[in-house]
Amino acid sequence: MSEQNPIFSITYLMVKVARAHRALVSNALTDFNLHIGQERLLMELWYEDGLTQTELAIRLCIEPPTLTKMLSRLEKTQLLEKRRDVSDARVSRIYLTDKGHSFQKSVTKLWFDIEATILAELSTEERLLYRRLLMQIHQNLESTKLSLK
Amino acid sequence: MSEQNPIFSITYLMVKVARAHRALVSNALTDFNLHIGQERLLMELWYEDGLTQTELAIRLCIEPPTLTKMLSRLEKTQLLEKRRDVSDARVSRIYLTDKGHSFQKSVTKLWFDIEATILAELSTEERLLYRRLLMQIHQNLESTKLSLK
DNA sequence: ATAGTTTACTTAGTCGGCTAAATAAATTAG
DNA sequence: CTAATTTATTTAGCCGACTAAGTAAACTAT
Repeated sequence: MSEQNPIFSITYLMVKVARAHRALVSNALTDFNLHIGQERLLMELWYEDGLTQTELAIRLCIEPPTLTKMLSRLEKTQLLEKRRDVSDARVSRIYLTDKGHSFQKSVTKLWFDIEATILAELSTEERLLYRRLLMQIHQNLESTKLSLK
Repeated sequence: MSEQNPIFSITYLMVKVARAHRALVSNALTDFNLHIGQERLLMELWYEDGLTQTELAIRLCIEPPTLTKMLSRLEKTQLLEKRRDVSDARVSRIYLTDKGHSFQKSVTKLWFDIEATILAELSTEERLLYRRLLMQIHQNLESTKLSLK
């Protein structure tokens, strides 16, 4: 009975968990004057600096116009800067400023602290299992995305 | 090594999965002229009609101002209507219109079709396990939310 | 060599999401 | 019984997210 109701479905629960996690991160990021979503952009640049906007949008799974806005705001707060690519004037590459680099340690710690909190009481096996399930679901999502093109 | 990098963390993967799911639902909802997020609001009303805004906001885990905007848009497209509570003039209750009710079957089918797609290749045991893990994580999130108050 | 096409990004406008502050009705306290 | 407080919702303003449409640079093909 309750299984046929969408509000008791697995994906509805998944959405609720994602939303609650998002709210927790969002709240914690206020200490850094960062807005939710910006931390993911920074994380990608901490991993690889100087990406083009197209590459960044692909890695973040966001559309180019979304990135344009985010970048202009992060540029205004001096966390990063745009530079035209030398060999292709259409391309702009994104580089972290010193300020942008300086947040890496503390924001990374924050991220893993929250991860530890919400995965508390899950055993090592359960965490591995959770990751494996997420990876399978992610693959299904990617392949259906391609099949819809 | 890679484990200390946030972009390879479990929660980063979780966020990516949630985002991909959201994009899939969002795309499918365009057939109904519905915007992502509105389907959850409708689902709650299909389950229980005539809720107050406060109660709806709690069930959706959104803030009252967010709900106000969503409601005024859904009211404009005639999917629901607001009525003042008879015993308390501060309270407004939300009721589905016939049009609002009429979407239930097709949107529910859509929701479960997408769920089936993304959970494809997961066995029954794995689905149960995934639900159990999500419930544990959700409980952790709820309790940390309370402890932060 | 130039016209047409593709690629990279931006602009405009909409919606869900949030916080801070305002409004208005109900409740409580002195 | 009135003043202070609490509760329910709205308004204003910001940000992430999207689509549609625009601009500009590079590439391709005749």
